[in-house]
Amino acid sequence: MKKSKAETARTHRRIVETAAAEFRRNGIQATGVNELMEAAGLTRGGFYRHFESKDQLVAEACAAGMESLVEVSEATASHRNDKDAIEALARRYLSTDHRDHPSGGCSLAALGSELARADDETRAVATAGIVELVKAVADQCPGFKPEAAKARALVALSAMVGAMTLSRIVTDPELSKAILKYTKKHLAAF
Amino acid sequence: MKKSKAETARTHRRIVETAAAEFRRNGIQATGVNELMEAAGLTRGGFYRHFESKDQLVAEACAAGMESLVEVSEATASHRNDKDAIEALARRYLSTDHRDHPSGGCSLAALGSELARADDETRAVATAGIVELVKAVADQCPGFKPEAAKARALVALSAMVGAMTLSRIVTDPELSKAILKYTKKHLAAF
DNA sequence: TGTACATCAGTGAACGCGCGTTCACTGATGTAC
DNA sequence: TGTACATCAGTGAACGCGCGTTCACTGATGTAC
Repeated sequence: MKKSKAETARTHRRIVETAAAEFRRNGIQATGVNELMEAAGLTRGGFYRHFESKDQLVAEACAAGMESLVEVSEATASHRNDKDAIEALARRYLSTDHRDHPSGGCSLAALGSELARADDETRAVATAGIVELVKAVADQCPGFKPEAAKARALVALSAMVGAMTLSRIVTDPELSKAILKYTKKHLAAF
Repeated sequence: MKKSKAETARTHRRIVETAAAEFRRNGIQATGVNELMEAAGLTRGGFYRHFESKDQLVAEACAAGMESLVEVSEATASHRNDKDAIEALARRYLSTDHRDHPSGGCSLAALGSELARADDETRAVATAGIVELVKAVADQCPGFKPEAAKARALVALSAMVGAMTLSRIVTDPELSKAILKYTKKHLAAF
Protein backbone atom coordinates (compact mmCIF):
# COMPACT_ATOMS: atom_id res chain seq x y z
CA MET A 1 0.00 0.00 0.00
CA LYS A 2 2.01 2.88 -1.35
CA LYS A 3 1.59 6.20 0.46
CA SER A 4 1.55 9.74 -0.90
CA LYS A 5 4.80 11.70 -0.79
CA ALA A 6 3.43 13.99 1.91
CA GLU A 7 2.44 11.08 4.10
CA THR A 8 5.78 9.36 3.56
CA ALA A 9 7.58 12.50 4.64
CA ARG A 10 5.35 12.78 7.70
CA THR A 11 6.05 9.16 8.64
CA HIS A 12 9.79 9.69 8.18
CA ARG A 13 9.70 12.70 10.47
CA ARG A 14 7.61 10.83 13.03
CA ILE A 15 10.17 8.01 13.21
CA VAL A 16 13.03 10.51 13.60
CA GLU A 17 11.24 12.49 16.34
CA THR A 18 10.26 9.31 18.18
CA ALA A 19 13.84 8.09 17.94
CA ALA A 20 15.29 11.37 19.20
CA ALA A 21 13.08 11.23 22.29
CA GLU A 22 13.56 7.50 22.96
CA PHE A 23 17.32 7.73 22.51
CA ARG A 24 17.46 10.53 25.08
CA ARG A 25 15.31 8.52 27.47
CA ASN A 26 16.90 5.08 27.02
CA GLY A 27 20.22 5.63 25.36
CA ILE A 28 21.05 4.90 21.74
CA GLN A 29 22.33 1.35 22.07
CA ALA A 30 19.59 0.33 24.48
CA THR A 31 16.86 1.43 22.06
CA GLY A 32 16.05 -1.18 19.42
CA VAL A 33 14.87 -0.46 15.90
CA ASN A 34 11.85 -2.73 16.35
CA GLU A 35 10.83 -1.09 19.62
CA LEU A 36 11.18 2.29 17.92
CA MET A 37 9.03 1.37 14.92
CA GLU A 38 6.37 0.03 17.25
CA ALA A 39 6.46 3.29 19.23
CA ALA A 40 5.97 5.13 15.95
CA GLY A 41 2.95 2.91 15.16
CA LEU A 42 4.61 0.85 12.43
CA THR A 43 6.04 -2.64 12.01
CA ARG A 44 9.73 -3.40 11.87
CA GLY A 45 10.06 -4.20 8.19
CA GLY A 46 9.21 -0.71 7.03
CA PHE A 47 12.25 0.79 8.70
CA TYR A 48 14.54 0.19 5.74
CA ARG A 49 12.25 2.07 3.36
CA HIS A 50 13.23 5.19 5.34
CA PHE A 51 16.81 4.55 6.52
CA GLU A 52 19.84 2.68 5.25
CA SER A 53 20.74 1.56 8.74
CA LYS A 54 20.25 2.29 12.43
CA ASP A 55 23.35 4.51 12.25
CA GLN A 56 21.68 6.73 9.69
CA LEU A 57 18.64 7.11 11.94
CA VAL A 58 20.97 7.99 14.83
CA ALA A 59 22.53 10.76 12.74
CA GLU A 60 19.12 12.14 11.74
CA ALA A 61 17.80 11.92 15.30
CA CYS A 62 20.91 13.72 16.51
CA ALA A 63 20.32 16.47 13.96
CA ALA A 64 16.70 16.80 15.08
CA GLY A 65 17.78 16.90 18.71
CA MET A 66 20.34 19.61 18.12
CA GLU A 67 17.85 21.60 16.07
CA SER A 68 15.30 21.66 18.86
CA LEU A 69 18.02 22.46 21.40
CA VAL A 70 19.09 25.46 19.34
CA GLU A 71 15.47 26.58 18.94
CA VAL A 72 14.68 26.40 22.65
CA SER A 73 17.97 28.07 23.55
CA GLU A 74 17.46 30.93 21.11
CA ALA A 75 13.97 31.51 22.47
CA THR A 76 15.16 31.42 26.07
CA ALA A 77 18.17 33.64 25.46
CA SER A 78 16.28 36.27 23.52
CA HIS A 79 13.07 36.45 25.56
CA ARG A 80 14.91 37.30 28.75
CA ASN A 81 14.07 40.58 30.45
CA ASP A 82 17.38 42.38 30.92
CA LYS A 83 18.98 39.27 32.50
CA ASP A 84 22.13 38.01 30.90
CA ALA A 85 21.44 35.47 28.12
CA ILE A 86 23.53 32.85 29.89
CA GLU A 87 21.82 33.39 33.22
CA ALA A 88 18.44 32.98 31.54
CA LEU A 89 19.62 29.87 29.73
CA ALA A 90 21.14 28.32 32.85
CA ARG A 91 17.98 28.92 34.84
CA ARG A 92 15.97 26.93 32.33
CA TYR A 93 18.56 24.30 31.47
CA LEU A 94 19.64 23.50 35.02
CA SER A 95 16.13 22.83 36.34
CA THR A 96 14.97 19.68 38.14
CA ASP A 97 12.29 19.43 35.49
CA HIS A 98 14.91 19.12 32.76
CA ARG A 99 16.90 16.67 34.91
CA ASP A 100 13.86 14.45 35.43
CA HIS A 101 12.68 14.48 31.81
CA PRO A 102 15.62 13.70 29.55
CA SER A 103 13.39 12.62 26.66
CA GLY A 104 12.29 16.20 26.03
CA GLY A 105 15.61 17.77 26.93
CA CYS A 106 19.17 18.29 25.75
CA SER A 107 20.66 15.52 23.61
CA LEU A 108 24.21 16.45 24.60
CA ALA A 109 23.50 15.83 28.27
CA ALA A 110 21.34 12.76 27.65
CA LEU A 111 23.69 11.08 25.18
CA GLY A 112 27.06 12.75 25.79
CA SER A 113 29.32 9.77 26.28
CA GLU A 114 27.49 7.73 23.65
CA LEU A 115 27.84 10.54 21.10
CA ALA A 116 31.57 10.72 21.81
CA ARG A 117 31.78 7.15 20.47
CA ALA A 118 29.29 7.58 17.62
CA ASP A 119 30.32 7.44 13.96
CA ASP A 120 31.74 10.44 12.11
CA GLU A 121 28.46 11.47 10.50
CA THR A 122 26.62 11.66 13.80
CA ARG A 123 29.47 13.50 15.48
CA ALA A 124 29.68 15.94 12.56
CA VAL A 125 25.95 16.63 12.90
CA ALA A 126 26.39 17.21 16.64
CA THR A 127 29.35 19.48 15.97
CA ALA A 128 27.31 21.61 13.55
CA GLY A 129 24.60 21.89 16.20
CA ILE A 130 27.07 22.97 18.85
CA VAL A 131 28.55 25.60 16.55
CA GLU A 132 25.10 26.98 15.78
CA LEU A 133 24.12 26.93 19.45
CA VAL A 134 27.27 28.75 20.51
CA LYS A 135 26.76 31.35 17.80
CA ALA A 136 23.15 31.91 18.84
CA VAL A 137 24.05 32.33 22.51
CA ALA A 138 27.08 34.50 21.79
CA ASP A 139 24.90 36.82 19.71
CA GLN A 140 22.81 37.44 22.82
CA CYS A 141 25.80 38.52 24.91
CA PRO A 142 26.04 42.27 24.38
CA GLY A 143 29.06 43.91 25.92
CA PHE A 144 31.41 41.12 24.91
CA LYS A 145 33.67 41.04 21.89
CA PRO A 146 32.64 38.25 19.46
CA GLU A 147 35.54 35.97 20.41
CA ALA A 148 34.98 36.49 24.15
CA ALA A 149 31.25 35.92 23.75
CA LYS A 150 31.89 32.63 21.95
CA ALA A 151 34.30 31.53 24.66
CA ARG A 152 31.72 32.41 27.30
CA ALA A 153 29.06 30.39 25.48
CA LEU A 154 31.36 27.37 25.11
CA VAL A 155 32.29 27.38 28.79
CA ALA A 156 28.68 27.83 29.88
CA LEU A 157 27.57 24.95 27.64
CA SER A 158 30.31 22.71 29.06
CA ALA A 159 29.31 23.53 32.62
CA MET A 160 25.61 22.98 31.91
CA VAL A 161 26.10 19.66 30.11
CA GLY A 162 28.44 18.41 32.84
CA ALA A 163 26.21 19.54 35.70
CA MET A 164 23.10 17.99 34.14
CA THR A 165 24.93 14.70 33.56
CA LEU A 166 26.29 14.56 37.11
CA SER A 167 22.94 15.52 38.65
CA ARG A 168 21.39 12.55 36.83
CA ILE A 169 24.06 10.11 37.97
CA VAL A 170 23.92 11.04 41.62
CA THR A 171 21.53 9.06 43.87
CA ASP A 172 21.50 11.60 46.71
CA PRO A 173 18.69 14.09 45.93
CA GLU A 174 20.33 16.85 47.97
CA LEU A 175 23.62 16.52 46.16
CA SER A 176 21.83 16.39 42.82
CA LYS A 177 20.04 19.64 43.60
CA ALA A 178 23.25 21.21 44.90
CA ILE A 179 25.06 20.49 41.63
CA LEU A 180 22.33 22.28 39.69
CA LYS A 181 22.05 25.14 42.17
CA TYR A 182 25.75 25.96 42.46
CA THR A 183 26.33 25.72 38.73
CA LYS A 184 23.33 27.98 38.11
CA LYS A 185 24.65 30.47 40.66
CA HIS A 186 28.11 30.36 39.15
CA LEU A 187 26.87 30.98 35.62
CA ALA A 188 24.65 33.84 36.79
CA ALA A 189 27.73 35.62 38.15
CA PHE A 190 29.81 34.84 35.05
CA MET B 1 42.04 -26.43 38.97
CA LYS B 2 41.38 -24.56 42.16
CA LYS B 3 43.56 -21.49 42.79
CA SER B 4 44.94 -20.12 46.04
CA LYS B 5 42.99 -17.33 47.74
CA ALA B 6 45.67 -14.80 46.88
CA GLU B 7 45.63 -15.73 43.22
CA THR B 8 41.83 -15.68 43.11
CA ALA B 9 41.82 -12.17 44.57
CA ARG B 10 44.45 -11.08 42.04
CA THR B 11 42.38 -12.50 39.18
CA HIS B 12 39.26 -10.75 40.49
CA ARG B 13 41.07 -7.45 40.63
CA ARG B 14 42.52 -7.99 37.15
CA ILE B 15 39.04 -8.51 35.69
CA VAL B 16 37.73 -5.39 37.43
CA GLU B 17 40.64 -3.21 36.28
CA THR B 18 40.39 -4.53 32.73
CA ALA B 19 36.66 -3.85 32.75
CA ALA B 20 37.08 -0.32 34.10
CA ALA B 21 39.49 0.53 31.28
CA GLU B 22 37.50 -1.22 28.52
CA PHE B 23 34.23 0.35 29.65
CA ARG B 24 35.83 3.79 29.46
CA ARG B 25 37.20 3.03 26.01
CA ASN B 26 34.20 1.28 24.47
CA GLY B 27 31.24 2.10 26.65
CA ILE B 28 29.56 -0.25 29.10
CA GLN B 29 26.91 -1.72 26.84
CA ALA B 30 29.26 -2.11 23.90
CA THR B 31 31.73 -4.15 25.96
CA GLY B 32 30.81 -7.83 26.21
CA VAL B 33 31.56 -10.12 29.13
CA ASN B 34 33.27 -12.63 26.84
CA GLU B 35 35.45 -10.00 25.21
CA LEU B 36 36.39 -8.75 28.69
CA MET B 37 37.33 -12.17 30.03
CA GLU B 38 39.47 -12.77 26.96
CA ALA B 39 41.20 -9.41 27.51
CA ALA B 40 41.91 -10.51 31.08
CA GLY B 41 43.39 -13.77 29.76
CA LEU B 42 40.56 -16.05 30.84
CA THR B 43 37.66 -17.91 29.23
CA ARG B 44 34.04 -16.82 29.48
CA GLY B 45 32.77 -19.49 31.84
CA GLY B 46 34.89 -18.37 34.75
CA PHE B 47 33.19 -14.99 34.93
CA TYR B 48 30.39 -16.20 37.20
CA ARG B 49 32.85 -17.51 39.80
CA HIS B 50 33.72 -13.85 40.43
CA PHE B 51 30.50 -11.92 39.73
CA GLU B 52 26.79 -12.54 40.05
CA SER B 53 26.10 -10.65 36.84
CA LYS B 54 27.50 -8.10 34.42
CA ASP B 55 25.73 -5.41 36.47
CA GLN B 56 27.77 -6.36 39.53
CA LEU B 57 30.98 -6.05 37.53
CA VAL B 58 29.83 -2.66 36.27
CA ALA B 59 29.36 -1.50 39.86
CA GLU B 60 32.79 -2.77 40.90
CA ALA B 61 34.45 -1.28 37.84
CA CYS B 62 32.75 2.03 38.57
CA ALA B 63 34.08 1.91 42.13
CA ALA B 64 37.59 1.19 40.86
CA GLY B 65 37.31 4.01 38.33
CA MET B 66 36.19 6.52 40.94
CA GLU B 67 38.91 5.39 43.31
CA SER B 68 41.67 6.01 40.80
CA LEU B 69 40.08 9.34 39.81
CA VAL B 70 40.13 10.44 43.46
CA GLU B 71 43.74 9.28 43.84
CA VAL B 72 44.99 11.12 40.77
CA SER B 73 43.02 14.23 41.69
CA GLU B 74 44.35 14.29 45.24
CA ALA B 75 47.88 13.93 43.98
CA THR B 76 47.43 16.67 41.38
CA ALA B 77 45.68 19.07 43.75
CA SER B 78 48.21 18.67 46.54
CA HIS B 79 51.44 18.60 44.54
CA ARG B 80 50.76 21.98 42.96
CA ASN B 81 53.26 24.74 43.56
CA ASP B 82 51.28 27.67 44.93
CA LYS B 83 48.75 27.40 42.06
CA ASP B 84 45.14 27.02 43.05
CA ALA B 85 44.13 23.36 43.44
CA ILE B 86 41.41 23.74 40.84
CA GLU B 87 43.73 25.41 38.34
CA ALA B 88 46.21 22.56 38.76
CA LEU B 89 43.46 19.99 38.40
CA ALA B 90 41.97 21.64 35.30
CA ARG B 91 45.36 21.84 33.64
CA ARG B 92 45.79 18.10 33.96
CA TYR B 93 42.18 17.06 33.41
CA LEU B 94 41.48 19.25 30.39
CA SER B 95 44.48 18.08 28.37
CA THR B 96 44.38 16.68 24.83
CA ASP B 97 46.17 13.64 26.22
CA HIS B 98 43.24 12.93 28.55
CA ARG B 99 40.79 13.61 25.73
CA ASP B 100 42.53 11.15 23.42
CA HIS B 101 42.94 8.36 25.99
CA PRO B 102 39.64 7.80 27.73
CA SER B 103 40.61 4.29 28.86
CA GLY B 104 43.08 5.67 31.40
CA GLY B 105 41.02 8.73 32.28
CA CYS B 106 37.95 9.93 34.10
CA SER B 107 35.01 7.50 34.24
CA LEU B 108 32.50 10.31 34.69
CA ALA B 109 33.48 11.90 31.39
CA ALA B 110 33.88 8.58 29.56
CA LEU B 111 30.63 7.02 30.81
CA GLY B 112 28.53 9.98 31.97
CA SER B 113 25.30 9.42 30.11
CA GLU B 114 25.52 5.65 30.52
CA LEU B 115 26.05 5.99 34.28
CA ALA B 116 22.98 8.24 34.49
CA ARG B 117 20.95 5.22 33.32
CA ALA B 118 22.84 2.60 35.32
CA ASP B 119 21.23 0.68 38.20
CA ASP B 120 21.04 2.06 41.73
CA GLU B 121 24.09 0.24 43.04
CA THR B 122 26.36 1.59 40.32
CA ARG B 123 24.98 5.10 40.68
CA ALA B 124 25.40 4.91 44.46
CA VAL B 125 29.02 3.90 44.00
CA ALA B 126 29.55 6.79 41.59
CA THR B 127 27.87 9.16 44.04
CA ALA B 128 30.20 8.09 46.85
CA GLY B 129 33.16 8.67 44.56
CA ILE B 130 31.94 12.15 43.62
CA VAL B 131 31.44 13.05 47.29
CA GLU B 132 34.94 11.89 48.13
CA LEU B 133 36.41 13.71 45.15
CA VAL B 134 34.66 16.96 46.03
CA LYS B 135 35.81 16.68 49.62
CA ALA B 136 39.41 16.05 48.57
CA VAL B 137 39.45 19.01 46.19
CA ALA B 138 37.65 21.32 48.62
CA ASP B 139 40.25 20.50 51.28
CA GLN B 140 42.89 21.89 48.94
CA CYS B 141 41.13 25.24 48.53
CA PRO B 142 42.53 27.40 51.34
CA GLY B 143 40.89 30.79 51.73
CA PHE B 144 37.39 29.43 51.14
CA LYS B 145 34.84 28.50 53.78
CA PRO B 146 34.08 24.74 53.68
CA GLU B 147 30.68 25.20 52.06
CA ALA B 148 32.03 27.61 49.45
CA ALA B 149 34.98 25.32 48.73
CA LYS B 150 32.62 22.39 48.14
CA ALA B 151 30.47 24.48 45.82
CA ARG B 152 33.59 25.53 43.93
CA ALA B 153 34.70 21.91 43.59
CA LEU B 154 31.25 20.80 42.37
CA VAL B 155 31.07 23.53 39.75
CA ALA B 156 34.64 22.85 38.58
CA LEU B 157 33.92 19.13 38.29
CA SER B 158 30.76 19.82 36.28
CA ALA B 159 32.62 22.13 33.91
CA MET B 160 35.48 19.66 33.46
CA VAL B 161 33.24 16.65 32.82
CA GLY B 162 31.09 18.61 30.38
CA ALA B 163 34.06 20.11 28.53
CA MET B 164 35.81 16.75 28.21
CA THR B 165 32.62 15.13 26.90
CA LEU B 166 31.99 17.87 24.35
CA SER B 167 35.60 17.94 23.21
CA ARG B 168 35.32 14.21 22.45
CA ILE B 169 32.06 14.57 20.52
CA VAL B 170 33.25 17.39 18.30
CA THR B 171 34.83 16.46 14.94
CA ASP B 172 36.50 19.85 14.37
CA PRO B 173 39.94 19.67 16.03
CA GLU B 174 40.11 23.45 16.50
CA LEU B 175 36.76 23.59 18.24
CA SER B 176 37.70 20.61 20.38
CA LYS B 177 40.87 22.35 21.53
CA ALA B 178 39.00 25.61 22.08
CA ILE B 179 36.52 23.92 24.42
CA LEU B 180 39.37 22.62 26.55
CA LYS B 181 41.36 25.86 26.40
CA TYR B 182 38.53 28.23 27.33
CA THR B 183 37.27 25.99 30.13
CA LYS B 184 40.80 25.70 31.50
CA LYS B 185 41.20 29.47 31.34
CA HIS B 186 37.88 30.02 33.02
CA LEU B 187 38.63 27.63 35.87
CA ALA B 188 42.06 29.18 36.39
CA ALA B 189 40.42 32.55 37.00
CA PHE B 190 37.71 31.07 39.21
C1' DT C 1 -10.63 12.41 -18.71
C1' DG C 2 -10.08 7.39 -18.38
C1' DT C 3 -7.33 3.15 -18.27
C1' DA C 4 -3.18 0.16 -17.53
C1' DC C 5 0.86 -0.32 -15.31
C1' DA C 6 4.99 0.63 -12.55
C1' DT C 7 6.29 2.21 -8.09
C1' DC C 8 7.20 1.78 -3.44
C1' DA C 9 5.52 2.43 1.82
C1' DG C 10 4.35 -0.78 4.87
C1' DT C 11 3.61 -5.90 6.48
C1' DG C 12 5.15 -9.86 8.99
C1' DA C 13 7.97 -13.90 8.93
C1' DA C 14 12.60 -15.17 8.87
C1' DC C 15 17.85 -14.67 8.87
C1' DG C 16 22.46 -14.94 11.24
C1' DC C 17 24.80 -13.24 15.05
C1' DG C 18 26.55 -12.04 19.48
C1' DC C 19 24.94 -11.24 23.85
C1' DG C 20 24.57 -12.67 29.04
C1' DT C 21 24.23 -16.76 31.33
C1' DT C 22 24.35 -21.93 32.55
C1' DC C 23 26.42 -26.30 33.12
C1' DA C 24 29.09 -30.62 33.44
C1' DC C 25 33.63 -31.22 34.00
C1' DT C 26 38.81 -30.79 35.55
C1' DG C 27 42.32 -30.76 38.78
C1' DA C 28 45.20 -28.11 42.11
C1' DT C 29 44.40 -26.30 46.76
C1' DG C 30 43.01 -26.28 51.44
C1' DT C 31 41.23 -29.10 55.24
C1' DA C 32 40.18 -33.00 58.35
C1' DC C 33 41.94 -36.93 60.44
C1' DT D 1 53.84 -35.24 59.01
C1' DG D 2 51.16 -37.98 55.68
C1' DT D 3 46.82 -39.31 53.42
C1' DA D 4 41.96 -38.88 51.73
C1' DC D 5 38.59 -35.93 50.47
C1' DA D 6 35.85 -31.72 49.75
C1' DT D 7 36.18 -27.30 47.59
C1' DC D 8 35.96 -24.25 43.93
C1' DA D 9 38.64 -21.28 40.07
C1' DG D 10 38.75 -21.94 35.55
C1' DT D 11 37.37 -24.52 30.97
C1' DG D 12 34.69 -24.79 26.85
C1' DA D 13 30.39 -26.14 24.84
C1' DA D 14 25.75 -24.91 24.87
C1' DC D 15 21.37 -22.22 26.09
C1' DG D 16 17.60 -18.84 24.93
C1' DC D 17 16.97 -14.31 23.49
C1' DG D 18 16.73 -9.99 21.16
C1' DC D 19 19.25 -7.47 18.07
C1' DG D 20 19.84 -5.30 13.17
C1' DT D 21 18.69 -6.62 8.82
C1' DT D 22 16.47 -9.09 4.68
C1' DC D 23 12.81 -10.57 1.84
C1' DA D 24 8.57 -11.93 -0.66
C1' DC D 25 4.43 -9.92 -0.69
C1' DT D 26 0.32 -6.37 -0.72
C1' DG D 27 -2.17 -2.75 -2.56
C1' DA D 28 -2.93 2.32 -2.92
C1' DT D 29 -0.62 6.04 -5.42
C1' DG D 30 1.46 8.38 -9.19
C1' DT D 31 2.45 8.25 -14.09
C1' DA D 32 2.22 7.29 -19.12
C1' DC D 33 -0.67 6.95 -22.89
